[in-house]
Amino acid sequence: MARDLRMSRMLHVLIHMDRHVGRATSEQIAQMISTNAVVVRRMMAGLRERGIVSSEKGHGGGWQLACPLAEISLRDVYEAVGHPPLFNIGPQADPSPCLVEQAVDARLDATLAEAEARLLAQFAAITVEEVAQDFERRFADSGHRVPFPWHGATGE
Amino acid sequence: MARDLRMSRMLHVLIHMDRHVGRATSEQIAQMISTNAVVVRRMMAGLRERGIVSSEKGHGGGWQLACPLAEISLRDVYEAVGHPPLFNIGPQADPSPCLVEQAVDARLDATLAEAEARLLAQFAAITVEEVAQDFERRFADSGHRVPFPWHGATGE
DNA sequence: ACTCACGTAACAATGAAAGTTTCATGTCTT
DNA sequence: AAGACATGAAACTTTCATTGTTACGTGAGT
Repeated sequence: MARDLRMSRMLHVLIHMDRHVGRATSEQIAQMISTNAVVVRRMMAGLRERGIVSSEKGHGGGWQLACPLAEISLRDVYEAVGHPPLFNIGPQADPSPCLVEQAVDARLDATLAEAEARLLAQFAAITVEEVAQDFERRFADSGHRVPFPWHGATGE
Repeated sequence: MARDLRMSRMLHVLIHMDRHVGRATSEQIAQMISTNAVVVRRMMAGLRERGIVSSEKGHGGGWQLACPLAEISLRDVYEAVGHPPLFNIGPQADPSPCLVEQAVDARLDATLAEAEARLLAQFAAITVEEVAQDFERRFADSGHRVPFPWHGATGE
């Protein structure tokens, strides 16, 4: 696939759960983000381990937020979905005996590591609540049109 | 595959060409970086368009540096290999009608765009010559062992 | 002519994320 | 206790981008 969508999708889900649905089953969440319930469970498992959401089995079960959005940073979400590799470029993983390649890899790794640290710091400084407020601004500016028309579902 | 290796591999090649081989055929370069001659031509084509290297056909032909390493930045190389996507994470490409998703995507895109700009600025500030000097430091520190043992070739 | 080397198109292999199927386990309702 | 509902988890398939490979055309030198 193109790139790792988990972080983006999870943010989407967390805001919906806080602002609109409260509790939701994997199946319902899957429809929000146009995917499969099993994919949802895979992603949510990491969030549960970190206490961001909780799950309950059986009749009436499903997923629920376990803490306020203001206490969740984008970095928390990034880590929770398994901290996938940030970059699409870079040297190969295994080290080489060639000193030229070693020098190139070291420079590139150092530069990317610095960029990664800065980006993660940015993520740590943004809460999911802030993004939820971004959404509410968009909602207000749109004249309160239907805010989350997932799959053309008009009523439901 | 794991990630895009072109930038790393091209840096490797450029330094070898400047410091060790001068002119080289696609086949020879392919051996340096353990790949195929066609892959090399694909990568080098972008560099030629930007005047970083030149190629000559026929007997005695091959590739040659067209300017000093001090005048080539890592960003030049990045652009020359086709500016592949920097990040492995992010929202999906196509826009969504869901205002929540729009807000999430906008935040994420903005944050990544800022990180990308900073990283590219870093790349622009590093010349290939600097990396070549990194190599020479490593070479000196190693007590002048065989610096580029590609494929266990002892002599040749 | 013949060989060497790049230029290019077309196709196969590889690897990671996402999608899917299947079954087990736990929970609520009746 | 039986049945429906929902998560948990393993195994497999699909998809997509990069890389690897084959094949053929073109230009340059001997």
